[in-house]
Amino acid sequence: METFLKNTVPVMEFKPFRETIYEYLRQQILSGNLRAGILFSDGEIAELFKTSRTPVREAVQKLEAEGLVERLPMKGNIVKGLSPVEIAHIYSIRKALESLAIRYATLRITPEELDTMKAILDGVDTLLALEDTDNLAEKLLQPAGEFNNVLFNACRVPKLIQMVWQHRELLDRYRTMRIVISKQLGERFVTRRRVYRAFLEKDMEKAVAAWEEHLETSFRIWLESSGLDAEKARGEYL
Amino acid sequence: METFLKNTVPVMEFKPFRETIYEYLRQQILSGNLRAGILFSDGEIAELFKTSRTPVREAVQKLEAEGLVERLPMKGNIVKGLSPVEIAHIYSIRKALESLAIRYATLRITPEELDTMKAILDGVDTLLALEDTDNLAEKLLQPAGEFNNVLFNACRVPKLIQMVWQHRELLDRYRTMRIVISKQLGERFVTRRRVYRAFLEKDMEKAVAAWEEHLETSFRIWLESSGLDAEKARGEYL
DNA sequence: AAGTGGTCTAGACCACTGT
DNA sequence: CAGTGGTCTAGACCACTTC
Repeated sequence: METFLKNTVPVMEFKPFRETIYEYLRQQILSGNLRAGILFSDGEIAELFKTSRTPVREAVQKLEAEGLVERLPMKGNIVKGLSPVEIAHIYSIRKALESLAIRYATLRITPEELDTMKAILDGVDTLLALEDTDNLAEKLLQPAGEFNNVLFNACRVPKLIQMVWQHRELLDRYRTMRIVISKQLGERFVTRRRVYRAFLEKDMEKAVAAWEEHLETSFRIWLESSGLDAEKARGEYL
Repeated sequence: METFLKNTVPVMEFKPFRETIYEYLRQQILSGNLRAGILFSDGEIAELFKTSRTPVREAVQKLEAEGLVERLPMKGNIVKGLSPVEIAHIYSIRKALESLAIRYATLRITPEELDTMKAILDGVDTLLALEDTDNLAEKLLQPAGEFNNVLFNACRVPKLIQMVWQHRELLDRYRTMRIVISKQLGERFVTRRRVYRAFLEKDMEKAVAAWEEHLETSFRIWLESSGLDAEKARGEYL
């Protein structure tokens, strides 16, 4: 019967244009390719994709809802920038959300997930032992991301996972953040090891404490890397 | 000069149809008029407003982003319901966000705002003294809302304020929540008085503690009002 | 006055549903 | 296989900006 093919071949999903456009713009912004302050119009993007403006509008509205783009009346769309004060606020919100995620994760993480974490941490150790300092930062970025993935997924609260990543993305796209990350290089995996150990011991408060210190350090380094302009944001982090 | 009128009369803002439609649907959902599980199609709403489907689509997409509506492929739009487990999760997220807001507010609330709070609390006291128990719940709803408004605004973190209200709305639309509120009648203003006093003393931890207890009580009452079906959500609240 | 942005309309087209 | 939902197109229209 000819239904065989139809049923076994993976469904060729039709991806709406707005999705493609959304992902493209989002990727451009998060990669830092489209920097904060850059203006673009719906028509411009529509032309780029050889489509009409409706799907572009919808993609941009979604980005607006996520806080990555601002729609200025009669000006166009602008890649949204964050003031130092807003960055401090986002750090605080991240602390609140990620602490909660870690509390859940302490209770719910599986032995398999703990093994994965250990594997990632050991991998990093051998990498560090090589003393091959050529773009070390780049090389550590991937295991750090994988670790975080396991970590936050372990909380088993879909809504919370989504909120956590959304707020991390708001900050990660900044050039300054890459400086912060490279300055925190070693420390980042010390923290992750502490979290891992706390998970082993099922010690919620220890895990949270490690993570909060990590965020605190990250904020402090960002503050120091950002010069006097950012000083007024110091008191905005709680 | 004829620019006088043009410059002094408030600008007659053109409100996009999608805004009107969005606000209408949102209000219908939050008021409980459109209950969870109800299906509706874009075309249906377009007809209701005598417009085309495009603005309706955009309004519905916004509601989807906020989690009030789900778009089921080839079925239509459905008013999204929350499982007991999801409700527990939202309570936890609320605790994280609202605690942070209260921490900020403790530091930043102005004497004027404290006066407003006191006025609201005193108003409630005289209301309670009357012992006029006719739909007392209804009458206390408004001052409670006003108090919360002052409270959360005092944190001065726009993003946080928006997140707090968004998550409160996710729960408030449920019928069960009204039962919870009426069962908590007296206790609600006891809590608010505690928060107010903590603000006077600039005691952050006391304010947070009061609020967290309040949320905890609210969750417990909801659990008890919701029968056996909700029991599995007990361990989901952190 | 010309140009651009923002919104909406009307309708085409295809995929999927259900009888 | 008719019906409905989901998406996109092409273009109209008006408000605002800019020259």
